[in-house]
This record gives sequence, C-alpha cells and structure tokens, in this order.
Amino acid sequence: MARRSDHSREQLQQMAISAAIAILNEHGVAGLSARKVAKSIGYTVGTLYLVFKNLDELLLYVNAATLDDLQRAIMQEANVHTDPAQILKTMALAYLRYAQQHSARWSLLFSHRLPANQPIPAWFEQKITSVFDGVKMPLQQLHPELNESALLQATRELWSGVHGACDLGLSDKLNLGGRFKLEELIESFVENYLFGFAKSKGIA
Amino acid sequence: MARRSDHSREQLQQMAISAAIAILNEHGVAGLSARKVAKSIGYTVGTLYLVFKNLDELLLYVNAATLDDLQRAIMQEANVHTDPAQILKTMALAYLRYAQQHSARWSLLFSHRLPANQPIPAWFEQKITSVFDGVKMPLQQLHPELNESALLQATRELWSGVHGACDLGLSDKLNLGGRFKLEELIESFVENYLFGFAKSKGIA
DNA sequence: TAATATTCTGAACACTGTTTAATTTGAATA
DNA sequence: TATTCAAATTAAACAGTGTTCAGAATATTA
Repeated sequence: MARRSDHSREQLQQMAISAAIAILNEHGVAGLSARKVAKSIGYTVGTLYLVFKNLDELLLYVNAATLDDLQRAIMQEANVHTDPAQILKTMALAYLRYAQQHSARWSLLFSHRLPANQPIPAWFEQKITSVFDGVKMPLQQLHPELNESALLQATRELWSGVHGACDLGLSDKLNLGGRFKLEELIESFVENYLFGFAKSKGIA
Repeated sequence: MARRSDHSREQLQQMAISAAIAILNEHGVAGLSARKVAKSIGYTVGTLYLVFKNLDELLLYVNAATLDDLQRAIMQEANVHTDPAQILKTMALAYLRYAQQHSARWSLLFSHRLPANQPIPAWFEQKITSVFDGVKMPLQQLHPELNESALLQATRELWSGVHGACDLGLSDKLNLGGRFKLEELIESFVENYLFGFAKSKGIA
C-alpha cells in the first residue's frame, strides 16, 4: 500500500466531504466545484476521482451527512415537551430553522438528483426512513391504536406539509405578503393536520 | 431599425423560450445550455445575450410559462365536480400529474434560484398568487365565513402539503416502500387537512 | 538494490456562461 | 444611386466546469 501522503482512502473521503460542506456553508451551492474541494484538502482533482466515482457520489455523501445533521437537529428539540402534538410542532420548527441556518446544504439535499436511472442507494434510503421514524414516534404516542401502515402514511402526509412549507417559504414562493410569519403557518398547519387526522379516523 | 433577420426582439425572446422548453422536455435540465438554445433557433450565443440579460433571465421566463401551464392544468380539472372538497382533491392530483408529465420543467420551476439578493420580480410573484387564487376559490366555497386573511393562510397550508408530497414523492424521498401510491397519499392528505381545518375553526 | 504496485499529478478534452471586437446588414441620407 | 450610419449578428476569446489518463513519484516487496 504505497502512498505519498499519509491519508488513507477513508480519510481522504472524509476530508473531501468536510471540505465540501465548508465550501457550501461559505459560498453556497454555486461556489462548489471538484477543483475547489481538491485544493481545499491539498490534493489535485484527479485524486478526488480516485476516491469517488464522480462528483455526484461526493454530493451523495455530503447529503448523507446533512441528513444525519438534520435528524440530530430535529430530535434534539423533541424531548423538551411531553405532549406529542407539542413535540411535533417543535420538530417542525426545528426543521425550518435547520433549513434557514444551513440553506445551501438543505437546498442541495433536496435539489440534487442522481444521474438518470441510477437509484438511491439502500443505505441512503435508510437514513431518510430514520428521519421519518423520529416523526413517527410522537405520532404513535398520539394515536397508539393505529397500525404500522396507517402510521407510516400519516407521518409522510404530515411531513410533506412541513417540508413543502419550508421549501416554498424559503424560496419566496408562498407569497404570504408579509401578513404571516412562516413559523406561524407551519405551527398552524401541524395543528390543523393533526386535528383532521384524528377526526377522520374517528378518534378524539 | 436595421435588422438582418426578420425577427424582432420579442419574437427572438419567444423563440428562445420555446426552444428552451423543448430542450427541457427532450433532454432534461442537465441538457439545457445557452449555446443549445441559440443553435436551436438558428442564432449564435451572443444574440441570446442581446435579448436576455443572462441565462437566469431566460430561465425566469421559462418558469413563468411553466407556471401558466401548471395553472391551466389545475384549473382545467376544477370544473368537473361541484363539491369543493372534491374539486380540491382533483386539483391536487392534477398538480401531481403535471409534475410527473413535465418533470424537467417542474423541477426547474422550483429548483432554480436567482442570483443572491436579486428578488423575484413582482409580475412573477403575481403569477404565483394567481395559482394560489385558483386553490383559494373552492376553499372559500367550502368555508364562506372565513375572512380573506384566514383563507389565504389555509390555501398556503393546504398547498404546501400537496407540493411537498409531490416534491418528496417524485424524488423518491418519501420512502413509501411500495405500500402506498402517491396519488392515494395526496388524496388522503387533502381529506385530512380539510377535516382538521374545518374542525379547528369550530365549523362543520 | 531491483522489481513491482500504488498514489498522485498535470495536462488534456469537451463542455459551460459571458463578454466584446469585428463584421455584416438594412435603412436613411446626400 | 452611392454613401453614411446605426443596429444586428457573429466569431473568438476568457475563465471556469466535470472527467479522464499517461506518466511521474513514492512506497512495498523480492
């Protein structure tokens, strides 16, 4: 295993991922390039392609790290309250705050598409499921009688709304006209959905 | 007003916009470039920059056209039913179908960001508001007692969910695991939200 | 030390958005 | 009609992009 520098492939990968995240935070998605990442870790572009199949693969790992981060940010605020509905509202606001404070990473996470016909790896899908599971828990606490299937669907419905509001809101496509704050809209949405979900299932 | 060809600036703009849309439909967002658009209308790149400030401006007009198209697609299906709730469900499914059938244009509409600090033009915001107004109408029919402000917010809440479900669903980030169809999830979401909205307002 | 395998670079390729000097062109003027 | 002049258009250039790969540099093995 001859190597010029003293960085293993794994180290090199991790260095590149960290460098990419730093560039994203400082210069946004448009400011990111393979050469800049390479330069930032003291290597040439070619080396990057020795460790990643292509730039899309690097971005996939960056997004995976963002997903971990995002989950941490959401779950951190989850234990502040005991009321499940209150927990879900707090998680939704944490989701929004993360998107606001890490706009470039958040934007990349949802705008990046793998080349056509290349499916999302199973380990990445698992990370997504894991985030949803964090949302599912308080929802289950709220409705213990629901089966796994109904719970899974309700989680997706609820979080689609939270995500959609963040996506449209942060790209100025909600046209609230300054009359409402995005935080209020999201809180109100969660309340309304939870209320309707309970009622339509004949609960509460 | 000497001109070499017989295309006015306005004609040139419209030709470029149409060409860009055609390229998007055929080769996706990644297949679009200034040179390809120029070549497609029989001109050189430089001419494009005589008519548009930059590529972002061209894409803005493309997105405006998509917004018009999208609204038409939604409103077209709106008059099939008389029940407002049914209308809203049909509109949501039309939104999904448009996103599926015009994935590149839909994707560009929501992923394209103008350069930093450059605000969305008022005429473009008006188009967004106009789409929301189409959703607002059946919602008002459903709840005539609501004031303009509450109606506006409910419209945004409802459509955030529809949009979020389409966005996540079509990029394989909902992880439904093949257990549910996206159409069913969206229909169920609209039902649940409408139910909860009515109940939380002390109506119905 | 010599042979071999791995790491890494530098240069190239085809592309991108954008700018601008030079040219072509049509129309107005003399 | 010939000349002038301004607008339309191009071609070429610039700096950047993702990606590849022959060859140089380095470490391990014999």
